[in-house]
Amino acid sequence: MPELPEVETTRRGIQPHVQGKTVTGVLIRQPRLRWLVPEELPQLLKRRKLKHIERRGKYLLLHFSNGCLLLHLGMSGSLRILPTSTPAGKHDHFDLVFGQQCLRLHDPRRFGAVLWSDGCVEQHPLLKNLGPEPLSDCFHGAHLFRHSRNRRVAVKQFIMDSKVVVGVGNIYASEALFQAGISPNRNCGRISARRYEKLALAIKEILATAIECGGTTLQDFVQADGNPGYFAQELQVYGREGEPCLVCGKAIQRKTLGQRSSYYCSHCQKH
DNA sequence: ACAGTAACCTGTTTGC
DNA sequence: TGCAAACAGGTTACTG
Repeated sequence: MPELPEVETTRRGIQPHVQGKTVTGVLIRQPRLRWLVPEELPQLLKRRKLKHIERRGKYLLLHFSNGCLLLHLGMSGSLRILPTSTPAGKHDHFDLVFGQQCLRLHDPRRFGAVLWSDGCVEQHPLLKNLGPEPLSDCFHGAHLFRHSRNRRVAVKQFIMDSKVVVGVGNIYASEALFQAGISPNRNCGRISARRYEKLALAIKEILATAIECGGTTLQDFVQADGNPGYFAQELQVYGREGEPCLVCGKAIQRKTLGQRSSYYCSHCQKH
């Protein structure tokens, strides 16, 4: 589910409700997520004030005076602000309680993560090798060009590699390649600097627009208030196999690349 | 260093 | 209707 726009939408949705608030309780109903949820979290967090929430790639970093709570939503996770009295459903695995309100993690597939980092969170093993933020100034075409030399994977897999750039998942990778007119299957090491410039701009534009729309809801993504995101209606190729290209009318193709479905228009996207 | 695959889970859709 | 297979937004860990 959540790529960068969905995680950023979540951050913006929850931050006003919990920033500056003090944790009154921590509930771990299911510790077996992608990694085991640390059982000492209640002792670590109780009576601590949440300073602020930062996003790094698809990770949410909840900063406290004694360290940082790291959250990841995996494929099917979502976070909501709910009255603490709301009965927990089957897949509601974790609650951070702030008095009458709580932050609740719902994640049917349990690919998400809840971890603790004391010390410098940027040096955490899961964060320290991440590439630049796509919406920052240090992400540009020259960066993609430089990192793609001497590599030969398909460009779609290349831009989904979090060591290259963070936050570009399966939906927005297809969308950005369509907008840039590049075939997803194209060898990343053989793409010109000029085309990478266009691709970097497409990535920035699509992610920014998706954030404005509150993310993409395909099945179960919800914002912190329970509403869906509305970028799904903007999708040009993702999930549209067999339907006409909105630019040229040719049928959208689907092809599996690196175990993931890629959608593209073979007329508009050049090899 | 790079590329490819399996693995972690559950739920829904598709096909026979 | 029933059951199995395919598929789903992510990422690490392992192999060669």
